[in-house]
Amino acid sequence: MRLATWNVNSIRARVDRVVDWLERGNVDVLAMQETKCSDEQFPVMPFLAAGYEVVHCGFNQWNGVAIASRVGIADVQVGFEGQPTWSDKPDVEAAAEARALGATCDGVRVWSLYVPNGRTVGSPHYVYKLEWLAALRNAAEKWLSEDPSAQIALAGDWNIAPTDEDVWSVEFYQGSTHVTEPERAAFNAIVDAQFTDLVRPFAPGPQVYTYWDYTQLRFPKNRGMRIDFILGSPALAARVVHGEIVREERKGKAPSDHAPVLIELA
DNA sequence: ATGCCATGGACTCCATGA
Repeated sequence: MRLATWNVNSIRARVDRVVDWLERGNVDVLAMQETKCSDEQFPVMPFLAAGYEVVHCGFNQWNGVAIASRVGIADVQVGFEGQPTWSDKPDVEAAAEARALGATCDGVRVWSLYVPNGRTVGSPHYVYKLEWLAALRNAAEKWLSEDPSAQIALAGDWNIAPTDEDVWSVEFYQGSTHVTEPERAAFNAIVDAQFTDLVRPFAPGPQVYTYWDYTQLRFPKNRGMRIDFILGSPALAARVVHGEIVREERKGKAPSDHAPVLIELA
């Protein structure tokens, strides 16, 4: 089975590219982030025509997560236990955002995750990001304790560069989110809970990234960040025979600013 | 070569992204 994650930066703007890659890449399951649409607006037909079922969680133009699969989708879960809520506006009650969607695809528990950005260090959104990651760790730890043999994939845009090697310039990101010690600690706490980076052994650094800003020729100059990961439980990690950051998909006409990240299971 | 912000939605600009 080939399983991937991809921050698509609007599925409506990119559905043809995404479905085309699913077919060319022989991808069985894709976790998507930043679909930027409501459930009603999600373009399901191109996926169905290509043989993929899709489940989606999106409320408006912000966030949005989905899972497409051609090997079945069961036990769909919107959000995880204890997922923190958020509201920007005093007149709008805080609610869980469209940032986490779980489903079982051919025996693998797949989570499509879009970790909050954090905006600026110390801001309410940054605090929310850390709380969100802590709650995810607690939920994931519980899933694994309930079934140590579970094959669980935590796949998505983590909005964290775990080490200095994962950004094109430490100086450039000094004082920014994505690289701070608390964010890295929150990420490593999930790794410590036995969810390991399944792709890194096949895509060693330095200068290996999954995201490049649209501006300043960042992609041609390979000035990016490694922030998209598939973390896997021990039983899933044992099945991995290949991993890859599909840099080709950041090229060409109207790409997402993220590349897909892919694993192959025996 | 891979090429110099994109997206969606409210409103002729703005929030968001990282």
